[in-house]
Amino acid sequence: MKDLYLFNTLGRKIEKFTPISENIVKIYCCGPTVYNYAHIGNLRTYFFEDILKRILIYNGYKVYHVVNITDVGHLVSDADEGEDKMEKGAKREGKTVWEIAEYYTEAFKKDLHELNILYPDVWCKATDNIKEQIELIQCLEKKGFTYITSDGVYYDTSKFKNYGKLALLDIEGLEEGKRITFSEEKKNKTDFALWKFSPKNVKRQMEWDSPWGKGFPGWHIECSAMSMKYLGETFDIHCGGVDHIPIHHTNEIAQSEGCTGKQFVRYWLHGEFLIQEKGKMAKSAGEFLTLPVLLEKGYSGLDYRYFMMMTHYRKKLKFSFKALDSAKRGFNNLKDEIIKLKDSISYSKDSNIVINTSRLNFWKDKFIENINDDLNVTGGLGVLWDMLKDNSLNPKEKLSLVYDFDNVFGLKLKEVEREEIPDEILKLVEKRKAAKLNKQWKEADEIREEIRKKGFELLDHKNGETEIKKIK
RNA sequence: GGCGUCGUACCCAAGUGGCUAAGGGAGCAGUCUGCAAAACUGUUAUUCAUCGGUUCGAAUCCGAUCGACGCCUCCA
Repeated sequence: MKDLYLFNTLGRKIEKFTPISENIVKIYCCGPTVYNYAHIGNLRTYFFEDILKRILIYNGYKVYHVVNITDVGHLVSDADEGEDKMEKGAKREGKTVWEIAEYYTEAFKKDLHELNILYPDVWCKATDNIKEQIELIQCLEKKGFTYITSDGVYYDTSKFKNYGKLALLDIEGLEEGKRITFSEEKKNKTDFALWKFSPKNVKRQMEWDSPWGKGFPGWHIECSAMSMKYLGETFDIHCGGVDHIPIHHTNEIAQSEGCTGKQFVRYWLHGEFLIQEKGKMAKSAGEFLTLPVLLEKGYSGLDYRYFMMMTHYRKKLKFSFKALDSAKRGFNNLKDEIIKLKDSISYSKDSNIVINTSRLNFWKDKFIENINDDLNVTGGLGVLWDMLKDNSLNPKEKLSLVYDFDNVFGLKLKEVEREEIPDEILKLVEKRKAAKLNKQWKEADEIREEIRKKGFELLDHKNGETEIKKIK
């Protein structure tokens, strides 16, 4: 087994990866809040996690992967009178919060499917694990980390040693309430709610009984409770978007380690944002691009996947249609290349082309060297293209490497096939052939144009044969 | 105000102390062709935001400047 190196946010350096148990890697990834569609920026994070998972598998590990579904609405702010994203979404669409959660969960799973992202072993919903969350809060209460205010149970962050070590927080420098006013009852500016009381006189659609009164769990407790429930008190990898570093993950550490007294997570990995001209793509800003919109515009999920492979997960990626088009072009060229390889193997009279293992290993080593260096798929993609241009390899060898690398890329390269040409088009091709033989160039060109309008392109080759390709 | 990140060709980008600065897209030239497209061949950064410093040697390390961005509110 080759060494795998990952950038650990905890400590901010690249470290050699070693799992707790020899062959199984336990991963928890923060999932979506299902009050709306995921936008293409959200999806970039799940793509990065998919690449991580595929690289672990490529390296011979078994992966046990848990993703949560946040179906409890989190308040817009502490001071807010109780409207939350889920309830807001429900109101907007005239449905119950439960229906909203169900609908957007399915939409999310569909997006992942389009992107060929492997599903986790466990999907866990916050609302299915209220009991575990309450128990965790009780544990923290017993150990003296909590206090109660008029609106909820809070975590006293001054009681937790090294609070903020993940984010390198300079607590003194934080400007509390820079953009929003906070509860005055909080003891420290970094304190956060573990349990929120239902507002008086307001009937929430989602609320539960607890030892502290009717209400709902705080913003961060679900991830601590569920990750430990499914993966144990200490597990290997926890991932999410970079925005989670300073608050969400910082608080998860405080909650979990406060209760167990043990290290919560060994490797923290964070994916950078997809940005657009003006900055990050944000759901709260209203306008955002979703995968279904890209599909409508004629891009496939895999086109977008290839686009995301153009850069490293820890770098911001600027989205533009121009960039997406060039990725799509590149991806199409790659698929054409594969079709040519398949053709040349099936047309070859020599049915026993030998695969030379040492040549294969040369390229496999190059590939793994890239991807094992903190998930450098972009470099891996470069290796793929270089390999395809290596004339010392025969088509069988190339194709076997393509399939091998695709275990990491996830571009479904094995399924790439030449499109079926409809009879209607074949007839036109015959007609044009006849015209060409009679040197009726004008007519031949007209037929070619007609075929083009029907979505197919004709390419006349030197040997007199005509290739028909679907226009992508 | 504090903290953090980034700046490599026309675009997307790999490379983070030492062979000719990967790869993809796009462009250009040639071969081929009834024409076109495709294909093939060649080609497009003496230079890595700028200016200094460290070093035998820097895109890579250090400092300053300029520019872009993220976080300090829930957020991928």
